[in-house]
Amino acid sequence: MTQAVRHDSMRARNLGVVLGEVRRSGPITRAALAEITGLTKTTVSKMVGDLIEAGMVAESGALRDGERGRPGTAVALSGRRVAALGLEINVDYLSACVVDLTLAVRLRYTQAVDNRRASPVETLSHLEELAHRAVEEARGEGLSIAGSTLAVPGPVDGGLVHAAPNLGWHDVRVSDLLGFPVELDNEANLAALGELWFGSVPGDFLHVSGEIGVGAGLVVGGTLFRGARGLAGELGHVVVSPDGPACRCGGRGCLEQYAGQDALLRAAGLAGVPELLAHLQAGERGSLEACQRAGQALGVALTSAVHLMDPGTIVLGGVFAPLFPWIRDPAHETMTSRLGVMRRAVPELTVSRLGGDAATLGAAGQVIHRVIANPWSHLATTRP
Amino acid sequence: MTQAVRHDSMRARNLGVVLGEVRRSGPITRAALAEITGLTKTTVSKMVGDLIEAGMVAESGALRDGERGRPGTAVALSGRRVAALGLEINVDYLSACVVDLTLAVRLRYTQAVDNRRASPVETLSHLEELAHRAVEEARGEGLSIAGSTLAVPGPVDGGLVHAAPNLGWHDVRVSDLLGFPVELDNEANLAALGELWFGSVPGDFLHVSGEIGVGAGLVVGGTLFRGARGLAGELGHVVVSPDGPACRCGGRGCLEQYAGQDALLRAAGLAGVPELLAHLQAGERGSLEACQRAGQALGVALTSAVHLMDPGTIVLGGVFAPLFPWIRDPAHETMTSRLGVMRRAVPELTVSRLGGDAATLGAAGQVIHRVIANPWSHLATTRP
DNA sequence: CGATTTAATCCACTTTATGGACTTAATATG
DNA sequence: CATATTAAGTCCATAAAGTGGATTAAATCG
Repeated sequence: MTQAVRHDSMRARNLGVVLGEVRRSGPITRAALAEITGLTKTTVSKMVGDLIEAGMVAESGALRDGERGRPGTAVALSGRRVAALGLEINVDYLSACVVDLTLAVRLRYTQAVDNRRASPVETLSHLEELAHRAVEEARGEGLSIAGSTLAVPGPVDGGLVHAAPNLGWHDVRVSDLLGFPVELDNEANLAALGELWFGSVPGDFLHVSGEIGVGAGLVVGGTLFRGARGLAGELGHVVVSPDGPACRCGGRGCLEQYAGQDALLRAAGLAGVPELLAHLQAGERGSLEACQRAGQALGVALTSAVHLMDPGTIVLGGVFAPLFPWIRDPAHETMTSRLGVMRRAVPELTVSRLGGDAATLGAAGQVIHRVIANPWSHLATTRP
Repeated sequence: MTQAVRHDSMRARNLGVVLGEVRRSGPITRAALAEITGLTKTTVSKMVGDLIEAGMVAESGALRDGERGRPGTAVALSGRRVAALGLEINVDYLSACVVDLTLAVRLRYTQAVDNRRASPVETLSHLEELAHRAVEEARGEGLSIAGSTLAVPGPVDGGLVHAAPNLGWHDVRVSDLLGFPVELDNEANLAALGELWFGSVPGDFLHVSGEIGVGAGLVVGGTLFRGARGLAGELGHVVVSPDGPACRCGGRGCLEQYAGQDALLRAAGLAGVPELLAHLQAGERGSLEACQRAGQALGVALTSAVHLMDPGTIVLGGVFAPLFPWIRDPAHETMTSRLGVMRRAVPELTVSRLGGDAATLGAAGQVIHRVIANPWSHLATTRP
């Protein structure tokens, strides 16, 4: 239900609107903010004052909007004070990053750990160490951490990791194990949001993150689509061929069996992605054909996805990012031939600029976006 | 962007919250409304007064909330004044209905017309006639029509019907042809909303409307998912078998080629749905097998849909409604065997109670839901 | 240098919601 | 049966927040 608006929540909401517009429209004068938001100059001035006091925006010199008249003093987001911690647990590494309010990446840590062999408690204690180091260093730079989000490779329900098969986790309650409060979310979801906020994609796309599994996050109008239970986006188990090879999910002919990292390497007869890349660059026939077949399977699955979810563009990330030159064309041709008549335009297929960092960045970005949407609570905490 | 809140829009929003709660919680006292919404009794009383004056709610006798104390006077939505017009153009009929604020269906008209042979102008003039008759009769009952929505069998963009292949329409601008203002929307979308508001399904489901084409509308959290360009939900062209029979969309092995009305009748060797039903009831082997194969194909497509969109339940409507007894099991078995390991529970497969009326009802319901979400504008119009 | 234009602030005012006091209408209790 | 208790609904003075016009500030133009 939409909540009732009271005087304080009216102010909270309008603060969010103003701060959001500052983010969207870069350095901008108070007068222009008033114009855009529909609030009066008086109101905007008061709010900008409060936001400056809270260290969220800062004046950034004069700015001429028109030709004549007094120039305005522009205000912009300030990265001096507020920041967020993004964390990620994946199969073979842990990572953390600190991002400030302007979405500038201030700190970044990655640590190679084999989490398949470690218990959840061990992994989380490693992570906690990493997080504490990041928070300490951020404090040293004068940043205050507004919150943190943790990306895990599997579906999440509240503070519970329902299942992360590649980690060997089942029903792990993370909030109990980590020594400070974190939000939890699926790695594929956060990677999509990372792409939205740190990549150069517009606000409507399907982000495909090919790892050992193949996940996807759909962003529509700048918002992540999660489905009824938060389990949407399992592109890896879309049916490519109903009588294809059996999949660990219980089905047959899932995309993962054609274009998942393991399937791809098996088809190429190789042991790792670096080798595969080397073979591809050398023009080795078997590897090229393996990629082509994977690309075609991806094209079939994406055809179904486009019909069902109508994404604006499609961004390939994860392993598909380095393999993009060899996967793009077969996938795109498959989609074009299948989608042609129904749509004016087949969604563009692009490559992620972020690669493996997308989820960690998205995790931090989510906290920042919450702060920007609701600066009121962060104003209140710094007040007497 | 979220819009800034001002004093008048605060009131507008709170009016919507109060009216929405009246709808949700049936007959309810002012005191309980205040409790739920978080507004004060004073504020709620004033608003309820305004809503009564506008004819949107009415007092409905005493109601005891607790054991002791003064009993409250309950208020509930009133169907006396405000109503909406729902319209539908389909291949072989036109229909119209008038629904009041309580979502009670007050009037219903259906007219068999072969719209394939008629030009858009002819069809729309028939429709206009039908609509005028409905509006006149509604006026006679003291209803004032707050707006109307028209369901068309094809994708829609603003006031433009992009393409309705089964009608032979291309880029028809409906707002120019009909003599009064109507909203436009896709038939599959409105059928899903009809199921939401007039059926007995909870707020998360995928509504599959099997006609000659197979469409689907996804409702998550009581909101229709439309995708980036409003083209989401084309379940009929999800790939069931990548090398299957060619489809009119340019692809191969689309669901429509297995479970569309035409494909199904062809497989059974029959000419119409009534005959097919008769044969099924008689236990005729060919028809039973045709349905089983269609159900299995539907199960495959729905497997992909569930992985991608994570619907709560799945509701089968359109032709699939009468065929449900013969289609449900093969579809559900296919889904269960394929989805089993990944999900705690496979989405339930249920049947629509509404059948062919879903879209027309959804069209009227959409107008009503807009009124309930924003009663302010309807208050203002009746004021000096 | 004064006129004009635009930015930002100041201040009296309006709108809306609040919260406690009051009235009303039931049941519970002695 | 009279009185206490409880809860619903209304009244009214007050507070919070935004409005809009006046004012001051800082540029350009002629």
